[in-house]
Amino acid sequence: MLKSKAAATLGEEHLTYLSCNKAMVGFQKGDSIIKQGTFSTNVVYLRSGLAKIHITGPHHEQIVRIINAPCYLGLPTTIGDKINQYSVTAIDEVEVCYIDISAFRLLIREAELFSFEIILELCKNELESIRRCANRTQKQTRGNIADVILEFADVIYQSDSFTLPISQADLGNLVDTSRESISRILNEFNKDGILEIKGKRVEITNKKSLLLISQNG
Amino acid sequence: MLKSKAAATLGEEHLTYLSCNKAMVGFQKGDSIIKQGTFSTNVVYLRSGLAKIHITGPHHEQIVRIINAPCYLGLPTTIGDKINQYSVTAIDEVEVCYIDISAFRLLIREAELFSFEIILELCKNELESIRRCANRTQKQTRGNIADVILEFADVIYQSDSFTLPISQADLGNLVDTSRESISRILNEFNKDGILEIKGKRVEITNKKSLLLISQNG
DNA sequence: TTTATTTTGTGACATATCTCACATTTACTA
DNA sequence: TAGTAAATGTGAGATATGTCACAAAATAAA
Repeated sequence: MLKSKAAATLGEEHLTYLSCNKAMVGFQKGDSIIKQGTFSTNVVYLRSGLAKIHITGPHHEQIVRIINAPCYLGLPTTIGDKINQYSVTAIDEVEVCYIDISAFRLLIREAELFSFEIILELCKNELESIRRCANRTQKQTRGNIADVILEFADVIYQSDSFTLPISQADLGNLVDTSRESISRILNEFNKDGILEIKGKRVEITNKKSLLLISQNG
Repeated sequence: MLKSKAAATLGEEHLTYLSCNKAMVGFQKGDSIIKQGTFSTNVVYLRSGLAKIHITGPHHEQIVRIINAPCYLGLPTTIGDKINQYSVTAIDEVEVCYIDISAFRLLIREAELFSFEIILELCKNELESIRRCANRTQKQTRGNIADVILEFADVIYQSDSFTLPISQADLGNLVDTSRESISRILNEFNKDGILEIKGKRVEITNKKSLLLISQNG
């Protein structure tokens, strides 16, 4: 069983309690895991796979970030609000645990260490989202695209060659540019020998340059 | 005594413990409350006054948001990391409680309700920062400026006339534009009868328009 | 008050990027 | 395997803002 760091702190009793109050579900690419605006009655634990967090902004639906397992999802909404404040959609095959929210709260109340791990995860998320925002607004498109590529390579796939799991339109949405700019700049990187692109297959051939662009972009 | 929502849940014993492990400090405009890159040994509780959270981005120092009392500061860093991940600077006269971090952790461990309130605050912060980011990147300058003005009026000063606590340069930094654009657009709002500006004094004279600009900008 | 420093106003020009338009390729689906 | 839909490539022109350069106020310091 793929336990979360938080769940790993639980004693036997709490663990059985947890497994009695959760449901495992599988999702296909494109399936909605959490839908903004609906009531949330569960905390979601992403066991495996990739998903995108997106939120309806003033003008259009925006992808906030791509996340990969393992991690909790919808914590802020489920605990703070009653209504989901953002959507989460699978972009891969995904396995998920729905944990009943009152059960989750009980764990938070009764299990100190569990609760502390959750606090840690929330802290990390907040810092991360602040940093992301500062980066994205300061850099220009080229730098942001380099960032995303590097994130796929280093964080998500942990390999310098991988298959892009989303379309260029989505990439544009994620880094806040138009689809066309993504296309142009990706091809530019290709010509400059920084990436080698074949369809959705990407290989980083000059990581130093890519890092430079990410920093100075 | 100005208790936080979290502290309000504490029993007598824990409360005394808390007050034994904290120090009250006053700050003047411009004073640094938390400094990015330094070790953090305290959680900060902002009792009164205004402060700005800022972070060093890839190109320049960026103001992330303006915060007003009462709220906790530096929670994510203090709990998650050892090193402060952002700076906080007073932009007002400010009163602050430094709470020793190990004392704070003990409270989180021992006092369920306290810990839950902290989790709630963290959740709110994360959602807020996601929403902010999506807004800022989707709207254009006019809309973002309208947003900040509205935030000052509705959230911070709770009055439609107030004195801007920061310079136009800082405003620009906050909404990710140049100082010049702030100046131009503020004057435009003035001419259009949306704001009445005298020096740093601002009065919202046509809130409907301002709201429209905020939504459509 | 006088002087120095910070803040604000405003024009002219450069430019990164968006939009629109259409061609082309790739991926589904029946 | 054909036929349709989705995703990508690429040019040309429009545009919101940034940048630079000073002038004018406003504030702080002496």
